[in-house]
Amino acid sequence: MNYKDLADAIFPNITKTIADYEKEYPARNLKEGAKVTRFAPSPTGYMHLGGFYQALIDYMLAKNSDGLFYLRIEDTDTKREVKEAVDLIYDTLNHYNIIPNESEYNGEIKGNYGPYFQSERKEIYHTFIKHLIEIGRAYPCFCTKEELDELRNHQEARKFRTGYYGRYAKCRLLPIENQIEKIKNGEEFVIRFKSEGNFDLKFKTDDQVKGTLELSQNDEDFVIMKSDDKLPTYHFAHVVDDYLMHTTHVVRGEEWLSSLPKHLELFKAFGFKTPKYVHTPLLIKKDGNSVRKISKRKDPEASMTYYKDDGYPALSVIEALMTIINSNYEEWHTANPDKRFDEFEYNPKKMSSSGAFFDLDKLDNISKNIISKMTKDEVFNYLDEWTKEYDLEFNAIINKDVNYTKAILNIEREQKKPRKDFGKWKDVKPAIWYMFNELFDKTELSYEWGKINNIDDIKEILNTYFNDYYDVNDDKDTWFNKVKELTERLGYTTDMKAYKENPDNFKGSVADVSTVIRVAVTTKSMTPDLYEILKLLGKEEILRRINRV
RNA sequence: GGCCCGUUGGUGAAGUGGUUUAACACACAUGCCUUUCACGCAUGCAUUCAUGGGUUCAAAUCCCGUACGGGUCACCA
Repeated sequence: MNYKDLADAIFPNITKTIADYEKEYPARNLKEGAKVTRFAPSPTGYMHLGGFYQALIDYMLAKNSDGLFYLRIEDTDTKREVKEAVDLIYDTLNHYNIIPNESEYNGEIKGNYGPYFQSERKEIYHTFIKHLIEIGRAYPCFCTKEELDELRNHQEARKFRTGYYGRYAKCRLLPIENQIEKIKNGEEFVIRFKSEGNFDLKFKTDDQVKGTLELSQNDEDFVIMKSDDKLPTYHFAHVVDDYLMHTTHVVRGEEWLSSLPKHLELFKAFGFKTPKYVHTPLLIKKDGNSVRKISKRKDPEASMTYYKDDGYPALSVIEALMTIINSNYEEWHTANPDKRFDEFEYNPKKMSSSGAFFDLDKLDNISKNIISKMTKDEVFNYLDEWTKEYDLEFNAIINKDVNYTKAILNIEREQKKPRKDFGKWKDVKPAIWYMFNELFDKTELSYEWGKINNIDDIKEILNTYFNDYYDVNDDKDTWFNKVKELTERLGYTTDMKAYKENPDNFKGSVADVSTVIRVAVTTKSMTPDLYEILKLLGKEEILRRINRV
């Protein structure tokens, strides 16, 4: 009885060899230096900001080098799997236009290196495991959960390092005959890797972000195949898939750093070349006095749906992430305003190696700049799209008279220094609702009067202004001159300097008079340009609103 | 607890031995501009790079210790 017999007893139906798969998935035909990356989420029903951030890095690495990036669904944990999770992953990538070159969705396969679902690659993994057993580098383990718990307790009590290694790895000592017999008897087992490492020995390895690392060798006989569904663990699937799919750069969170020695030993046992690793810092968040990993339970902004729900343009989120990914992105962007974000050359070495805060203030600022540069048509289209999904009532209103809506959106837009008042589509309605009669009439109005808040003064200003001065056809200068005339006639001042120096000497200023008109028409003391608003509203509607006051 | 990683302002950070009296951006504050708000402009905001020691003519930058924070120690990824 030898390892070969053991391998056949465990995998009687596996007849393919590693060489067969190597033939099936030959080296990719890409130009020198092209990077192959992958986004490999596990479908647990949630698209985390941290996951998307890694996908972005994958995308950038591939794009920068004329390589490619693919999507691989790591669904080896059947217990945690959520059905709609894959849809969510696709929807998110589509929304941000981060489209994998290879993927598999609804049975449709794009690319020649699939399947792209790990659950569909079982036979491949078994072939590779069989090989490991044949060369004596893997073995079945029959330890029960209870035995393992006991082992851990024993180790903890003695303050030993926990784990299945060295003299604690008792199943590796089992004679092959016994192993085969137990398997024939149908006993439950997992397959463990047989480590040859020594924990007391250190080795050096390079990480693209962290630089040179000094780590202890792995000496754990970790599980590579689970007992119930015979699916591989992450450690094993990672090595096999990234080998066969010819991944050149593995981008993943730094929580993986501690299992790197396992992966490296596995690559070595197979004699495969290891990919380069890009271990990215965690996205963290300040919580009171402490700092912690951004969490999907506590932080709504950890979910990618948060940004879509609030209506942040996709590019805003991407650029905010880019500033974290490489902080020189912003500088580059101001120097190259016309270039697409993916023309930027991402450099893992320039990435901060400590955890990064994703700053929502920064996102807002970036987003306001992006929206301010859009044309009225672009703004309208985005708003139309967003309201269609999140505010149907408002969607109907803005579509009633598209040109009118666009005119509103165009106030102080399409000029050298446009307004920057929307960071997200959700901000639009609260900012311009009063421009729509439907909304104005059904809203309970509260007028934000300023310095002039006496009803008689207000009436005097409004009546005089609209009876004697206002004309829709006036141009802006004429319009404002009339406001000034009105101001002087009623005993207020147009001398803003003098007024500011000593406001108590005056009844009010042209600013206060303007405020009365502004508030009477919109109820708000802060609005965009009043001249434009009046013009858009039209005389009839203005008078109707004045009468309501 | 073991092992690993990290620590520059409110935030993202630049910086890898000497034009650093620490860049740039966000946030914040003040002022200017201005019919409001926003925009724009100007100014301010770390005398100091967690901390102690060492190397050096010279350290945020190199070395050692300490503290603090994080990650990881599953048949989860």
